Amino acid sequence: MQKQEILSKNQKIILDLIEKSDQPLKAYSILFDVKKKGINAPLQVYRALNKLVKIGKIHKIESRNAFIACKNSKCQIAKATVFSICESCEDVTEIHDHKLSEHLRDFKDNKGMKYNKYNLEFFGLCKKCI
Amino acid sequence: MQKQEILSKNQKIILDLIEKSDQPLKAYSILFDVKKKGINAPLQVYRALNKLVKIGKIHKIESRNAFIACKNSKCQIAKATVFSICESCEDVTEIHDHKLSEHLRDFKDNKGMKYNKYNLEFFGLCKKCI
DNA sequence: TAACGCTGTGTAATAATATAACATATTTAA
DNA sequence: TTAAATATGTTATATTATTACACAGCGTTA
Ligand SMILES: [Zn+2]
Ligand SMILES: [Zn+2]
Ligand SMILES: [Zn+2]
Ligand SMILES: [Zn+2]
Repeated sequence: MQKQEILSKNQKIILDLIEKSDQPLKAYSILFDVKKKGINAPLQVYRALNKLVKIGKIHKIESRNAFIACKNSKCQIAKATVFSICESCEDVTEIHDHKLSEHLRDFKDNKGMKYNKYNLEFFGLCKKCI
Repeated sequence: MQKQEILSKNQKIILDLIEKSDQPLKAYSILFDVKKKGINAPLQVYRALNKLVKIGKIHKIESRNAFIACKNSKCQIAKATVFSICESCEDVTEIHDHKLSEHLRDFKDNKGMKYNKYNLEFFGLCKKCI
């Protein structure tokens, strides 16, 4: 079982917005949208985003500087993420592939490094854009 | 065989600098270093960086907004990159693992997406930092 | 030769992304 | 009930990256 995190006011507002979008949102577009709810400054947004990433409610798409909700209620980890990104329409999908996860979890380099996290981004063209 | 790209003056200066560092460099730190060579503006740096990424001479570490030289003279592709990143000392190493590459190359999602590129970043603690 | 496309350069201005620093409030735990 | 941890609000600033414009050099080709 996962620890049930209790979210603060700002965290709830921002998570709510991100969950309503099925595509990644950028910090300043979030800021624009939550101004009507009384969140006025970038830092308020970034603080909430950082927390939400930390507890696995959202993920950051590093190559896009954007944030997407995690749909996988079971895992709730920010530690092992895989995304596919369409370079034409910018559609992003989180991938949960058991075999791939196993492979990545078990990966060992030859330098004795201890991993606790990874992020994998696939780029290409989605079915609509081919 | 790879096409031998002929680099321009600015591209050479900046590749040279990045190749001399075994760790990723940030764009504005590069800018600072190449001012003595007559490169004065961010855009001159970013233009060279973009080209060097495109031809596979360097890679961008997305989670760090930094650029590292590709040591793998044989591949010279910007299309399949794997890095390990120490979250304590920020040491970055490019990983070339045949089995992992195969696995990633062959990965198919269930949405019919056609991939032409991926980037994988492992995070953890290196031997020195454990 | 002249016209064109392509790539690169130089410069100024600005956009987009993210954090530092400070003061205060609220919740949690010893 | 005091202390620690977490969250808030605000201002200012740092960092990362692009737009827009003018022009130079090179190879193709009409
Ligand atoms: Zn997820
Ligand atoms: Zn698409
Ligand atoms: Zn490489
Ligand atoms: Zn380290």
